Amino acid sequence: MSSDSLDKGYDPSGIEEKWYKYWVDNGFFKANEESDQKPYAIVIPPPNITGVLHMGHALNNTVQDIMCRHRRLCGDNVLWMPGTDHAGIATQNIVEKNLAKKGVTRDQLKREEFIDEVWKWKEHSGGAIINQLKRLGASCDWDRERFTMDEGLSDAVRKVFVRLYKEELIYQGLYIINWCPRCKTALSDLEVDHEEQDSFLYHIRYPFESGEGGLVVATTRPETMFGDTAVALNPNDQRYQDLTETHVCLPLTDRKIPIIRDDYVDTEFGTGALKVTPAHDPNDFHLGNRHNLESIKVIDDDGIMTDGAGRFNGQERFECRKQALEALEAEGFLVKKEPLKNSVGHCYRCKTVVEPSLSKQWFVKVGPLAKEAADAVREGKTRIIPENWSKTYFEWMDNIQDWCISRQIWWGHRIPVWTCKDCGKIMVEEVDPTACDSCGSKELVQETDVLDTWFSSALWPFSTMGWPEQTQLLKTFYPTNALVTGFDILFFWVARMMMMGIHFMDEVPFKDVYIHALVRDEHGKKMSKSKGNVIDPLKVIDQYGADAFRFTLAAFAAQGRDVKMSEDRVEGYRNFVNKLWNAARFTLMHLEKGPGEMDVSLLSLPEKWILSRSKATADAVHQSIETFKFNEAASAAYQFTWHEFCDWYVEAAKPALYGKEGEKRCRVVRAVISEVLENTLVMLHPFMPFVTEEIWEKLPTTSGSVMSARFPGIEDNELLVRDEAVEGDMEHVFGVISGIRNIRSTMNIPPSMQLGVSMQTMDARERRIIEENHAMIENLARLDSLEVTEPGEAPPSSATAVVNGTSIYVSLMGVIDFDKEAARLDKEIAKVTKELVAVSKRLNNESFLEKAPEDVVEKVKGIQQGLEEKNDKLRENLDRINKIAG
RNA sequence: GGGCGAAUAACUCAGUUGGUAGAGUGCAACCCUUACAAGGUUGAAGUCACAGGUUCGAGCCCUGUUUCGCCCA
Repeated sequence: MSSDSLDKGYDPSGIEEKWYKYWVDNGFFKANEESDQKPYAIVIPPPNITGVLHMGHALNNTVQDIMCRHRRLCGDNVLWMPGTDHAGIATQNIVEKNLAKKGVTRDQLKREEFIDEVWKWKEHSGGAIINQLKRLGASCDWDRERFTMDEGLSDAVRKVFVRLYKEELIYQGLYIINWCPRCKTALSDLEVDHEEQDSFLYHIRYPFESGEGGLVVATTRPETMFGDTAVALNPNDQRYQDLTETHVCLPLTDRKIPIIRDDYVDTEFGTGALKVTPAHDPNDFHLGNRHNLESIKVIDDDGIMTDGAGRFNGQERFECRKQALEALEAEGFLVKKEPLKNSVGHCYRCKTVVEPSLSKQWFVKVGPLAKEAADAVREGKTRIIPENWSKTYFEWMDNIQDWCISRQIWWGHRIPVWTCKDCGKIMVEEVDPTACDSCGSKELVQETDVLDTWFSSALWPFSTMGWPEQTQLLKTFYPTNALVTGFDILFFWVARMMMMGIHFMDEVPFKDVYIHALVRDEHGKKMSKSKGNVIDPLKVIDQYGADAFRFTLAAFAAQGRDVKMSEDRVEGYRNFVNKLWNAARFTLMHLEKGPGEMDVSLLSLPEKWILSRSKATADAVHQSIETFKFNEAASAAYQFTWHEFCDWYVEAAKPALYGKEGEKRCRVVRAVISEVLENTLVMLHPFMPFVTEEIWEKLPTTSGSVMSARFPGIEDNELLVRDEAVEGDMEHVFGVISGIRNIRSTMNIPPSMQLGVSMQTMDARERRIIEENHAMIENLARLDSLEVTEPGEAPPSSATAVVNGTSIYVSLMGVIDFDKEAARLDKEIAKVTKELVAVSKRLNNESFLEKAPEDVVEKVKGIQQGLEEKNDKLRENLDRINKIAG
């Protein structure tokens, strides 16, 4: 496709796939562990193999891709390690559901057969998200893609388990844990979502042994009463000070339970009498331990009442609640029922109400690990960005509970613990043992539980790089440079990676943790299927292109603030992509006349200016990406591209490009415009990889991929130098042109009408600038004549603007509307007067003159002088107009 | 109950050691000027949530209040 047939509008379809394939095929995403180049590594937060790309993933991976692509452009050896996690419970749920459609339960299959089914599912439909990440443009090193159930990662899991066990940091114990009766597994505390919900607080009378009176307990969960083994009172509670009874009868049963006293009881809540159910409530469990109470499990693993519930045996737990309440009411034990909002735990995978339950499980003793992990952040070995999150991190680390790691499911890393059937010896081994190392028996039984998925993801930064082998990859890339994630998995994942990384690698897993916000809908509401406000990233990409979508995410990703996404916003940035495309189209059109030729002596102000701005912008973009300020980087690039390069420079360059300034100037300007366009493409590439590559290829001045280019400004380039004097001069030219345009617009002068303008200034610099750039001013303000003089008589029948020290007179012989011009000047004067009042107020304040720093005072004085001059000139002109009109 | 964050133009948001408020979208007017109407030019629009305080000076720092959101218990 030749450049003159470049389409008028940018259409991303087809182009994105083409370049993605090109990059992959040519190894542009590959890291090199043997290289001496500066390494830069990021490990991806592994999405679930069950997952599909949502807005959160899109933001997360766009940010990582921006960082990685930027670093490659800086010449670093970048490793972006991709992969997925096996998502034990979620995956098992899906496969079970699929089996259920065929009328098969997992228990009808053998464990091995079931796991085969899961692998089959994984091969067939798992990991769809990986291809979706590719649509987004993610430049991961796909050849290194890992999965938490891979052989290598499984070895790492085993080694870690065995070592922690031998260090007594893993133990098995009978504790109260969170049980999901639907998934039929234990959950860690973190895997329980607490939701506020409307419930009732039931007041139930437990009669005294003697038969007279009784204690009224208050509970939201009457069905657990069958597991009560005491009623607790606060020893300081005046209401029960004189109570001599020692036992109460448990209604609906024939059991008697003791009355105990413990400070834990909250005298404010309910009646101050607390029913104690050690087997079904975490607080009661600890209370029970202190008082040596019996624990009676009355709800089984399916959420069904056990025979401990007497006649309610076999009922589902919530049905039992209903039935028990009816019975209590019928028998006169239910004293009252009041509405109450309370927080109820739900399984984070299936939303079933979690049952706290006494159970034998495996735990990690996290205290010592957490301390090191917290210290690493305190000592600055790892930075959390934005810094505020470190407080949340410390809060959790300092109050951490042991981590329940065993799950009663089949899909996952099976716990490497064997018990000898003959002698009861327990073996914890990296390699499956064949015989008991104590009695030699071959009758060994392996623990049936698997490990929490997060146990394996905790090892991700080093297990993916080949640990426990001492690989070259680890040597080159560990610790990684940055981890990019949402705050929702700060505890689940980041904290645990910190613990494991420090413990097993003796080094933090990453130097920076960048926490980004959530993506919400345009009104700031969390996206959810039930609300119907979910925007599918893939549909957005289909409609607007990945580049526009990525740029939108980046532009709104301000630190510490949620990203509010709406298609309108993406459309706005789609227009930006198109703008860039057309700037390139324009440039290409001119490059067809032949390549540019640089000659520094022939550069005029706009060329020097755009080169200076190009350098300033590149620096700003670079700096902002390095400091995780993606919105600032995006807006600096946007502002420059659209409003400096396209709006001003391209327009200013047209006469030269169309040959009106001679062949030499034409060549020089071609050289400048292609240089600036190239720089712009490179600095935009991290945000918009596809369109920048497409344009890069079309440019006759470039070769290879934009991915092999160097970020502008990081290598010496005599053309790319910031020159603030040049920028100041150009500002004056802009002011003059805008002043004339304003007059044209407010006086309703058609654009086709050429104007005559004279300018007067005493300022030699301003005069020089105008004279040197008169052609540009004439062109951009559409003038047929422009003269610059010393201040003198104002031309008659003209409208006036004042810019810095320059008075501009737009000659409007015969067309001037004096009323309109007077109104226009009035407005200008009002504006200036308002500013002048504010400035003068400050300068008339003696304390200000005395106490403010000198440079500030000088600056304000300068402003005042400028405003006064402007004011005077405007008034003079207003008088003149009034005189002529009057 | 503990913690974190937000409140700035009609909307969505920026705002770097305090020096007197900006952008995008939207809105209004004009314009098919040979890169782009997915465009150009010009313009209107703000008691920076409220109340105190520190300071010559506060959107920014301090204290309190209100409203909203999130996390933990």
